[in-house]
Amino acid sequence: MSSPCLSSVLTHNLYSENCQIIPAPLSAGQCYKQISPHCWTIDNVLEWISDQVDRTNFDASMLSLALCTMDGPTLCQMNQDQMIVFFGPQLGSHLHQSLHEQKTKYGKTATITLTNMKTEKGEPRQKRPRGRPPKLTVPNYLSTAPRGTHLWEFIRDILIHPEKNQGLMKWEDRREGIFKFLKSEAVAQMWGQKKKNSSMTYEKLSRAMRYYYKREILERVDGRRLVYKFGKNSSGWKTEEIGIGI
DNA sequence: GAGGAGTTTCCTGTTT
DNA sequence: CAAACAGGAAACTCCT
Repeated sequence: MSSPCLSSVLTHNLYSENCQIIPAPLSAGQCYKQISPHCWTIDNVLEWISDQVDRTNFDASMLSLALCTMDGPTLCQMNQDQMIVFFGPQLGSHLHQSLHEQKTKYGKTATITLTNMKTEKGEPRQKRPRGRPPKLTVPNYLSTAPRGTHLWEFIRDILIHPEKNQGLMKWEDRREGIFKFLKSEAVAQMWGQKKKNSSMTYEKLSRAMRYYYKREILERVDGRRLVYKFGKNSSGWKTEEIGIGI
């Protein structure tokens, strides 16, 4: 089976707040290859994932941009298990191996883009190339989305990718958008990892969830613990929207 | 720098 | 009794 490029797949799966399809990021080449993974930007990470998807003929139709949007340092912190949770068993394992190779490459050899200069924290610092840097084409979804994915989108993306779900959450009523946390603390930890906040707990996450009631992103489900329902101001979870026939 | 959005943190009380 | 729910209040980060 041929594998569509990540950009087109992500475009297929992602919707903006008003349900319009988000344009695919423009390719900026394979800049990531000349940079240590620890120094990758979000765009570099997306380039790398896209490249690996193409290379392995992986069917990326279940990937979502929300789970791919992270910078190099965040990516480098993930272990194999976490990669599998994020990207599924097949791609997750491959990405973990590929990242390891890329890290090793920069661990052993000097590169044309890195110097031995260190920051105050002792991390390698990228040398700025001479001349005016090329204008970066920042995709709309990156420049307009405040601080990356919102919590409800993060939750939605776990739910619509069962292969990455690993029993963290489940649909109670797929058509109605009713879902349940199975491993509430584990989801909170993942959310905290995304926000670089190791002290995130379900108690704090649930407070943020309750704020969504007023904005009608979520609706109350009374009398059922750990159960929530998507509201009229949420999007991207309905079967019609994501092209799943049930 | 001001102000707003979206959380995050803490807390007290209530319900399951 | 523990865990989850509710929601006020203030702090915080990022963005315009």
